Amino acid sequence: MARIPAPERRAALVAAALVVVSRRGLAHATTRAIVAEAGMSLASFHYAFESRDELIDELITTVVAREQQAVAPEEVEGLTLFELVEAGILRYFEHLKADPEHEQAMLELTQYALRSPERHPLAAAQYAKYIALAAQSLELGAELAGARWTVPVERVARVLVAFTDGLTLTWLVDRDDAAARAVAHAAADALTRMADTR
Amino acid sequence: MARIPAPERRAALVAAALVVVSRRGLAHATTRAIVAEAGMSLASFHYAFESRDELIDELITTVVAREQQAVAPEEVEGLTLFELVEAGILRYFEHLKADPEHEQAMLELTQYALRSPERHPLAAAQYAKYIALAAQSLELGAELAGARWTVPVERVARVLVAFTDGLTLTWLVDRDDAAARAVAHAAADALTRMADTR
DNA sequence: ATCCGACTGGGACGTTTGTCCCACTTCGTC
DNA sequence: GACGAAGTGGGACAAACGTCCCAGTCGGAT
Repeated sequence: MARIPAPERRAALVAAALVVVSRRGLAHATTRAIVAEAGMSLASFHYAFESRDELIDELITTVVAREQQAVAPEEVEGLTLFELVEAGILRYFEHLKADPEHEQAMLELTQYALRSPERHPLAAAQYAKYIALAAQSLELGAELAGARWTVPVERVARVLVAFTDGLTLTWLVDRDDAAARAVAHAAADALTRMADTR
Repeated sequence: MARIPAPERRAALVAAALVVVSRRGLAHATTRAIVAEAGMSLASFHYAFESRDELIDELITTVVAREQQAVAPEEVEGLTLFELVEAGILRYFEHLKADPEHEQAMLELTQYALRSPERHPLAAAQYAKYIALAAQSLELGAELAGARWTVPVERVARVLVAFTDGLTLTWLVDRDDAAARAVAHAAADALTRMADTR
């Protein structure tokens, strides 16, 4: 087997773990399953990581750090704030449809983190990141539309995150695209009313 | 040990399983943990149930069947539709705050059901129930406020379920009551706009 | 060329898991 | 009171789990 320095191996294992968690769920993400996905031996696992828990913790932080601007509005002028916000949410929805298992994995990781006090901060950080990204998009949107949020943006962002979470969860269950679009529409509607549309 | 007929034992085991899942999570709900909670021996478990999976499946269906009208509006006249809807969501929120672990358990059970094709219908049924309950409340609310939904109620109900789901998830992570109330407010706002307020 | 630390493979360990077995006890029926 | 079905207890099983050990190998500095 090729010799790979420990730090790279950590990254490879984290990547493999994400694949396994996405495909089969956190419960099936055993050390052996992860190692098989990464194509290495068990010894390499425990050479790179103290324990499985350490790997999962790093998986969470890594994946959160890598989180993209999925809801960002397009940089197009001439649209209303409502149109921009709705388009942003719908873009997130397309992202969800493209890789549902990834979002499901995120959900499972959050739940996992919520289950032990020492890991709760990981979940909190995950959501803080979501909120920060949402706030960024919302500010950009307001700027593009020439509007102004009448409520602190962070507050608006929290609501947006809650709405997209709800959209994710319900769509994962019923896979009803039309219903999801209705949620997106209603959410954009509610959010826009927190702004002063000039 | 007292002799209990198998059907009663099934019920007792389901109840014990719910306690264990709520308190420690689905992953820790082993046959032994459940049996200890119920105060019986392992043999009794497999006398009442074929397998652990059968128990979990029954737990899901039982708990869904038992699901209460948590979002129902109070039967008070003279309130606007918005006030009724917001009050209903806030009442759900109080319910969530009173027993967060129960809602967390529900979430975990949904995720579990989503992970295997043959169990997916259980999750779908769970959400169908949520939607039916929500629709009922929304119709009652419209009646009390003398309003009329301009969109099919079931569609409105789906949006409501998505919003409460999002509220649940985000509150479980950050325990931010003010943010949750803001979500409730925005959600009620969005929903009310799907009605004709007379 | 040697050597030392970094890395690897395979096998093993002790636990915990779900499930099962079997001898036993209780209860309702005759 | 005998009897069979229903229910119980404790111990056992194999499989899967996380973790560890150790003999070995590679590669870069000396």
